[in-house]
Amino acid sequence: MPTNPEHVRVRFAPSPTGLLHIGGLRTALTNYLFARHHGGTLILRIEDTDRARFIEEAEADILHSLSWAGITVDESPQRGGPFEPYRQSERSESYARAAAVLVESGHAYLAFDSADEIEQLRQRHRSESNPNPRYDLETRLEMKNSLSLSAEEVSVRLERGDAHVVRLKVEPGQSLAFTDLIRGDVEFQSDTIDDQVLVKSDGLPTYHLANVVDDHAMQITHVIRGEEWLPSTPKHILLYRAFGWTAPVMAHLPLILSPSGGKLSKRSAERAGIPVSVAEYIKSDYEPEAVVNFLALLGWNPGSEKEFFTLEELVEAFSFDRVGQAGIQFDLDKLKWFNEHYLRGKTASELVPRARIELEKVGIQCDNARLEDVIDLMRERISFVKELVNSPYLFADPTDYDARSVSKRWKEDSSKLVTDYADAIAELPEFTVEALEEALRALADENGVGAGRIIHPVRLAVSGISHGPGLFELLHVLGKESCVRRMFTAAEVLGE
RNA sequence: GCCGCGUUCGUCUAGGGGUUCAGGACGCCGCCCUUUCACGGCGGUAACACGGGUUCAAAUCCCGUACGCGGUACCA
Repeated sequence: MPTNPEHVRVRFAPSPTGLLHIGGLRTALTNYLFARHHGGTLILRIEDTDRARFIEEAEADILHSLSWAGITVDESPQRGGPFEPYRQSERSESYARAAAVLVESGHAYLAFDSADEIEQLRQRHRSESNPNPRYDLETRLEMKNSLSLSAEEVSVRLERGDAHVVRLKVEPGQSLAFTDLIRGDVEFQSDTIDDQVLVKSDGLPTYHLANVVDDHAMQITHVIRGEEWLPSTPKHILLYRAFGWTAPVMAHLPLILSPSGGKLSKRSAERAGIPVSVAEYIKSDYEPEAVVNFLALLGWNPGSEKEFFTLEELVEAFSFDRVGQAGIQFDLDKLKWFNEHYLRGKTASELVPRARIELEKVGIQCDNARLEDVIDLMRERISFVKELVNSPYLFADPTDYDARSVSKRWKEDSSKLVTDYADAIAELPEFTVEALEEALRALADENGVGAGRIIHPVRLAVSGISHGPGLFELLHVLGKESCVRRMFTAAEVLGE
């Protein structure tokens, strides 16, 4: 068992309540980079203590998302490890034991209040100046708990099997300070925090208890998580103190904001066209390298002007010194730019399987060799692999001709020039890019017109539109028969 | 409301008291390349929230205000 305090041990601890959020992947990535940078250990712990929100498929989605991004973990429910099990639902006894210790030592107490009674407490104290009354040292004596009830009453209730929770007994006047790796010194006063529920009435622990118990048991040295956890850190500090344990070093990452400001919620993200779950990025055909690179640069900068990083390079360069503290707006354009970059860096054969999936979705047939040619033709013109299907002319004869392009490019002599060119290339001994161009320029000379006078109508004839890859490369990929056929068809359809 | 955390171009950021009338990237605009559209190259646009201090000197340090964000659950 690793007991060397110098050995970095961090954990990514998602809750299986749905598809892994892009912000969750960022947290996982940061943990990964920090662990690998220090030659440490990354643990995946599934925090499934919320039965109401539990989703069966979520764990598989988390695993799939991490592996898609190239994030490997060392200890997990699947890989096992020295601190098994790695699912909190399987560690219930240790939380129950821990809670008993706290009650025993007076750091926690039992509370029998129903949801209704708590709601009444809130209503009782709610006012303009106190919109969210707490269950805390001010109010706990008004409630039914082992602090307000007699010992007899408590044991009667317990024997009767009354539902109850365990609450943290927060003592007044304590300073709860810690040094955050990203924010520096942070201090809270115990008077401002409530008697947090540690064990729910279903017997399962809340995040706060489970998290502290497990981080200690698993010898976690650094807790790296989102800033939304910053306000609950003092509660955790209180728990570490109550147990007599040393708290891990904390690092609270700035939150990812939606472009309109505010948390990147499902709604705000969708409005901005931003995928929220990693599954959507996978489905939308993002390059994982692009997402990783982009995510790493959210709130962190390498201190140089380098912007493209492989995972290995990120591991090498990562440091908390260069993590910012302010929330970061999600910039979809920048992500797209990264995606284009990584797309261009991939070979056609690498991209073929993914392209094929997209083609199949819309029922396009195409053999591999041809598909590779198409990818080479289009790679610099698309942002995502799936955009290949937006150019159907690459796979089939155009069914119509863009009206604006026709009026701009199809002149009175186009029909003749295009068919003449079709005749010329039909005769070509070698259907090469060079020969194709030579033939066209020769034809232009013969007719005393500029090459563009033929090039544009030909493009329109074979593709139905007026923009796209270099014409001769396009013709070459399309093949002789197809080109000739398309040109004659266009001449017939568009006429004079 | 209370508690906490923030605040440099539209966005991500560099910058840690003088060498910065603030550098890079995305976006946007223009030019070049060019048969189109892209790619690429070049150039341009645009920021230290505000007010007080401290100091010879502040984007940089301190305080306050404003604004933003997070938390304020038997959710994580």
